[in-house]
Amino acid sequence: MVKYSSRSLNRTFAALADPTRRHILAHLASGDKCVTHLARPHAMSLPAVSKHLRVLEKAGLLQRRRYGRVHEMQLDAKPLKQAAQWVEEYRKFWQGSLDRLAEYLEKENRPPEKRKTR
Amino acid sequence: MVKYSSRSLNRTFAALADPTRRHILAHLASGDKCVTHLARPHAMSLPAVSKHLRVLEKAGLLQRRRYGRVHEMQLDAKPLKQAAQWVEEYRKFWQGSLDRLAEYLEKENRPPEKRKTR
DNA sequence: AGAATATTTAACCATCTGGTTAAGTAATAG
DNA sequence: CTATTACTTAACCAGATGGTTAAATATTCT
Repeated sequence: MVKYSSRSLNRTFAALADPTRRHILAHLASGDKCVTHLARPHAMSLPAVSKHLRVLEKAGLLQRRRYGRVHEMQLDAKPLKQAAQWVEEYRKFWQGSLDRLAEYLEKENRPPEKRKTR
Repeated sequence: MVKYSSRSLNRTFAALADPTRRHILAHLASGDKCVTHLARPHAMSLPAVSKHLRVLEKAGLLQRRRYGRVHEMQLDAKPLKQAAQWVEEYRKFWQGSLDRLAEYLEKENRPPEKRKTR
């Protein structure tokens, strides 16, 4: 069993619970972006986006670097890894049927011969 | 790219953002439980737990069956699977960029062994 | 210096959240 | 029938959340 920081999981999951923030993260996955750029596709004011960014930042999901007046945001998925581990750890139990558990385990311990790209 | 139901992800992540609810889910992983049983380890009133259960139920993370006056809760991991996929999809971007970074660093000053776990 | 740009902070508002206590409903036990 | 048990609903409260507009700050452009 892995040990998780409750505080960190709270913040991470809460950050992911908002569609605007998930969209921002998705956007950031294709490269670093500044605030104005991130705000453009969203039908809301800049301060609203600014707040979302602060939430993501506090959750550790992105890092901010200032170049003059421009704030450049960079994705940091470390907290995501923690969250993914938490979900997977319990999902294995919950997946219900033994068949699906077996399928999961098979994916995990696949012999090295036919390596999938990814 | 996988398509996700935004509504469902909102509810799932929001449900997971509370430590009491995560604890309840973890508890339920070891078998179905009734409300009173689930409430016992938590320092809060029964109605409070009842509310948490409703949140989990609305998120589809558990199903309720009534046997007389007892409500028995059972885990349902379907929404978790969706959530896990979402997280993994984006986490891989990060992992990818980390690997690219590692590759770059390797050219610079070749580290002897595996990457540090951070 | 003055204007424009990038972004944050402040103040405000409505709604949601997580808890409480008190009362209500339904099933079981005596 | 009455009491107890299991659980929910209702009413309430404090604090968080997600949005707004207006003002402030800092940087760059002319």
